[in-house]
Amino acid sequence: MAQGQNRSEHTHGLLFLTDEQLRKGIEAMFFAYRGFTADPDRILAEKSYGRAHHRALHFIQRSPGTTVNNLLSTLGVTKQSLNRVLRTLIDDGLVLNAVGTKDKRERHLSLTDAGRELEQALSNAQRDRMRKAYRQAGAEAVYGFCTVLEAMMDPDLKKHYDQLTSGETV
Amino acid sequence: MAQGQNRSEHTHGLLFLTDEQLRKGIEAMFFAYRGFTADPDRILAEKSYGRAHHRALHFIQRSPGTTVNNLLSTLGVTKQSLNRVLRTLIDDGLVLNAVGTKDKRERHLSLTDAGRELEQALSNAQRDRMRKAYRQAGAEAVYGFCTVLEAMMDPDLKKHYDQLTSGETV
DNA sequence: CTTGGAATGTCAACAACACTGACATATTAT
DNA sequence: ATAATATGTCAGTGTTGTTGACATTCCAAG
Repeated sequence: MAQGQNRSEHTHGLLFLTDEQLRKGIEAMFFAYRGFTADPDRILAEKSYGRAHHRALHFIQRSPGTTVNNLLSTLGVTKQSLNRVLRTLIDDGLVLNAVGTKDKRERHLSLTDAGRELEQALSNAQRDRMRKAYRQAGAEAVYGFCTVLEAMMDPDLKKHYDQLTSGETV
Repeated sequence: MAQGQNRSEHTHGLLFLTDEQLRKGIEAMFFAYRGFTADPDRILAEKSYGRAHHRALHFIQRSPGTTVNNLLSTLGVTKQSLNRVLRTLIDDGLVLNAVGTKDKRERHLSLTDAGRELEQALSNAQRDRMRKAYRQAGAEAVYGFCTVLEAMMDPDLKKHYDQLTSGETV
């Protein structure tokens, strides 16, 4: 059903793309992103946290011991914006803020048990939807999904993505 | 490169999905969405508009003559939130607000020439990136991309998406 | 014809989350 | 000593979302 006529349309190795097909992808991104965030958002609302808290928890869990500066460039926000979020997470005992041993200017961020618990709850909700979508779409579709998304990223952001998916500890 | 080991992994017809693969998709969505909105955002910032204005312009262009209520449920925001955005667009002469001929309670929304012009500029910027990503990823990847995104949508939102992609005039 | 409900618009208050600019404080590097 | 780095914080602002309340207009059912 989903633009099946497009599966093998090549013009001398170049894809033939109508504005209609591109617009469809744009709208798909819009509607899908809403679904993508819907489940975690419900959990966050209960605890009166927001999406920014989820993002911080996610990337701290992903790179335990990361510095504020590194998290900053991954999230792509200002330090003032991140600090507001981090402050509440630290005060609420979800995130640890440890002075660096080598460079004492740096602060190394990590999750507490409570932080891991919330991060897991949020991740599980998001993964459940992702798993269903993946299963429904099939293996080849999943491969294509990731490929297009990666091609859509800004080069600078893609570096962070690649860093996360390959080497675990930064 | 992109999780190539996953291309033909089936377990009695069911995809074998590790948490790692799911998390990769989640991060891909996060980073890709940033790229997805980056180009229009730059244009919007010049005119001191926001993403909400872009969304309104897009869906009005997509369904000319649509009512406020219909736009409301497509965008999934409150009428107060939409009204703030619509007001500026109408006042700035980008959107027309016509009282319904059949039912005079309804307002039918459409773009003026200036509105179409801005919408085109925003769309072109977004389509350029999408086109590059599509070409880079290839036809099969594009097919999979849309399939997974569609499977990720909330059923209610998917209705709006399907309505837009099939029947043009609502 | 009156009444209820639907569609719309608007006012006010508020919260989340982004921004800029400025300034303070350690700490490291030169 | 001085400059640069990493971090934190204060104050102000803007966009976009929310709730709640209220008015208007109009259609439809009794």
